[in-house]
Amino acid sequence: MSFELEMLTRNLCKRTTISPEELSIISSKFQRQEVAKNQFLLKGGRTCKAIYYVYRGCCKSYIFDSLGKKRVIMFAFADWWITDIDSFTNGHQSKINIQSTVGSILYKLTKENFNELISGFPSFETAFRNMMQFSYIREQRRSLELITDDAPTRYLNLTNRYPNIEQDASQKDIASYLGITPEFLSALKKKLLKEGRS
Amino acid sequence: MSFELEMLTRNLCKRTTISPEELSIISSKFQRQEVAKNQFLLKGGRTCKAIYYVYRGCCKSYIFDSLGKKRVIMFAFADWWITDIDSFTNGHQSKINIQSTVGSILYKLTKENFNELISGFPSFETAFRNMMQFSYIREQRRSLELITDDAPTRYLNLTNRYPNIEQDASQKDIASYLGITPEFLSALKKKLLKEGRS
DNA sequence: CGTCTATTTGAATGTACTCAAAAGCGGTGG
DNA sequence: CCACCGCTTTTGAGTACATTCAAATAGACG
Repeated sequence: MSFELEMLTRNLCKRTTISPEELSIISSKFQRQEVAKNQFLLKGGRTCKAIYYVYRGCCKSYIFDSLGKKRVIMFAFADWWITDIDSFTNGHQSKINIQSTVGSILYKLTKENFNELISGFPSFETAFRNMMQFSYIREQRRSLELITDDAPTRYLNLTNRYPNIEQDASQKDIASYLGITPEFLSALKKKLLKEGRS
Repeated sequence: MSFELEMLTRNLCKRTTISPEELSIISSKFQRQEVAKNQFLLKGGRTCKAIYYVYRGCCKSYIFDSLGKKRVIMFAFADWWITDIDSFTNGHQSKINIQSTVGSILYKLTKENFNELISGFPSFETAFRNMMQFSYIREQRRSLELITDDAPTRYLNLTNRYPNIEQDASQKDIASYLGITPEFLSALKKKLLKEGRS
């Protein structure tokens, strides 16, 4: 098994145990994909038909609000997963766009293959449930920060948690994710620098 | 099976199929519990040892921020589930408090019983995974609203989505959940009333 | 090199917060 | 049954954080 697939399977095994035999079948269902910066994995209006594992690089998902402004829902860094879970699960047409923010190496699991794995391997369901749980916990923390912390604090939390984010994502997208304007993030960074808290 | 338990099992079956035999074993693992207003289901500092199904009433989970202010993480209305999923899953001590906001009827699933069900019934794992997925989607929507919408919009979204929330929760807690001060929510409601948009 | 987009800068504005105080409301004990 | 206590909600003035808009500068990409 390639080193890349080994990273993927190690990710699956993080919070559960899966036998080597199962892992080799499971990992055979993924398709490797190299994508250029800004390439779309999902466009709003379509139905989301795959889950992506980010081996290298970074992707973002976002939506356009009622005023047509881009709102970043999440970033997926290396060793993360990304999809529109709502559209993927329920077959709705998606409102979400997913796009690489830099050149990236992805592993794609189509809905058909996903369904096979879910019904064939209870251990895969467990792994997937754990992903959902962690995503939920992460998102809960994000909401909590949004209602609790001011913008500088949220920015510092984010950059501490994901030190490479400024390489992987534009300031505009980071501002969107933080829920502030790019202008204000710019001013805020300048102020933090002057105070030596960057 | 009691009518109350039937609501519970119907909830489990919402997004998957479970046989009647399995359902009767699964539901036998829950303990019925009547709780008074403001009773604690979990106190910060303890480890969360159960998941609760709210048959009737309402519960809230919250945390105290670095300034000692109460921050409401979620409400669980009738036919919802509530726990500290992080503490419950990983055995950490919890930072979260869970409390009924009104007199409520709950069904409690202890960690031991949960583990039995998860390992014994793949269909229960599927149901639980679906709960996690929906919680994740709900929380993602909350984050998105927090970065996209202003306070009046968030308030109207919330009250439209959960029309009974004002019976079940204090204005103070609703304000906390929305990420605004109670004073501002009060002013905001007055303004909406005058404009006839309540 | 030129074009397009991202980032920076600054002034004016608005949304939401803090603080303080008054009014309302529910529960409890005399 | 009512009076009191504690907590929630309301009100208002002053303030702070973050936005909008406009324009200049910098960077990326063909």
